[in-house]
Amino acid sequence: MKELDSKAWRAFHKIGTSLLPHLGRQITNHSGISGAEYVVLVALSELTTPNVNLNRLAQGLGWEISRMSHQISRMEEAGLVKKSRNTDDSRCFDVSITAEGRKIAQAAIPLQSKEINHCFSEVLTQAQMKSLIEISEAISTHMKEHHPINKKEYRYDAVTQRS
Amino acid sequence: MKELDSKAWRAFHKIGTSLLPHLGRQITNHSGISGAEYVVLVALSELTTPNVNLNRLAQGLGWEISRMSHQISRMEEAGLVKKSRNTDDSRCFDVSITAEGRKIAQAAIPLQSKEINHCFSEVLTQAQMKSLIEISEAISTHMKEHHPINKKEYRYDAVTQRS
DNA sequence: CCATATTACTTGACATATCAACTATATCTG
DNA sequence: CAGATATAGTTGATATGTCAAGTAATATGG
Repeated sequence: MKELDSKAWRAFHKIGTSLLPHLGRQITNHSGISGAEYVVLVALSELTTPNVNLNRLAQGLGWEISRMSHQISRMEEAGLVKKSRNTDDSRCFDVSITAEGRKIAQAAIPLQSKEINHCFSEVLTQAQMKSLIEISEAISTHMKEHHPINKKEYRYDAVTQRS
Repeated sequence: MKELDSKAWRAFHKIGTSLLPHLGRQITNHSGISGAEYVVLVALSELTTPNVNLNRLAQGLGWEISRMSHQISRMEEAGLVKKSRNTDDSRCFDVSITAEGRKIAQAAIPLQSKEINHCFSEVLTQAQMKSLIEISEAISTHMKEHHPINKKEYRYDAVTQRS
C-alpha cells in the first residue's frame, strides 16, 4: 500500500503548497496584512481572556516559539498587538490585540471567509469537508504525540486566566 | 454551513503548517537536503525524458517561476542539477538531474517514504487516504482553473520531448 | 538558602520565499 | 521586414522562517 501513501502525500503536499499561499495572498490583497498576521489576529480576537501568554499562543497555532516571538515583535511595531510582561512570572509575556488590530481583523474576517468558501464549500461536498476535518484531526493528534514542535506541554495552564 | 467551512480550513491550515515542515525537517535530518531540494530531485528523477524545461518544472510542482529559478540556481551551485539553454528556443532552459543528485535522491527516497508512512498509513485508514486524494484533486483542479500561479498554461508542450 | 537546572523568551545569522522590475529572445501584425 | 507584444527566465530588495546561542527569571534538590 506504499502506492496509496505516496499519492496521499503528494496530493496533500500539492494543496499545501498552492492553496495555503493562495489564501495568504488573498488576505494581503483585500486587507493589507499577511497570512501570518491574519491567523494571529484571529487567534487573539477569539480569546475569552484579555490576553494570552506568548508560548501558549505559539502552541495554539503550532508555531515554534522563536517564530512567534519575531512575529509578535513585528506586529507590535505595526501597532496590531501589545506585549507586556506578566506580573506573576516575569519571564512570561502577555500578548493582546490592540483596538487597531481588532478593527483590521473584523474587517478582514468576513472577506477571508468568502475566499475560504470559494476554495472549500464551493469545491468540496459536505461529506468531503467532514472527512477532511477528521483526517486533519487524526494527523494533528499524531503529530502532537509523536513529533511535537516545542518539546513539552506548557505547564502553567493558569497563566492566561491570571491577568 | 460557514461553520463547517471554517473548521475545514482551520484543520487543513493546521496540518499544512505542522506536517509539511515536519516532513521537511526529517529529510534534512536523514539526507542533508532541504524539503524543497527533495521534491525537485524527485520530480527530476521521475522524468521519462532526460530533462525538463524550467517553466514546466515549476508548473508541475505548482511553484512560481521565480522561486524555481532561485532554487535551481542554488541546486546547480550545489551540484545536484544541471541547467542548459535549450537549442530550439534560447529563452528556455533545460533542467536535468546530475549523477550526484540522483544518488542523493535514491538514498533519500526510501528513508522519506518511511517517514511518510508514519504520518499517513499508520495514522489514517485506507478510506481516509483515498478521500484525501479525492479532496486534493478537487481542490487542485479548482485552483488551476480559478487561481493559477503563473497565469497561463505553458504553450510549448513539445519542449520536453525535443532534446 | 545556595547551586544547579529549567523555563520563557530574545537575538542575530542564515536560508528561503515573494515581488517587482528588468533582459533577452521569440512571435505576431501590418 | 520593422515595430509592437509576449514569453522565459533573471535579479535584487524585502519579508519571513529557522536554527543555535544567549539572557534573565523561576524552580528544584541538597
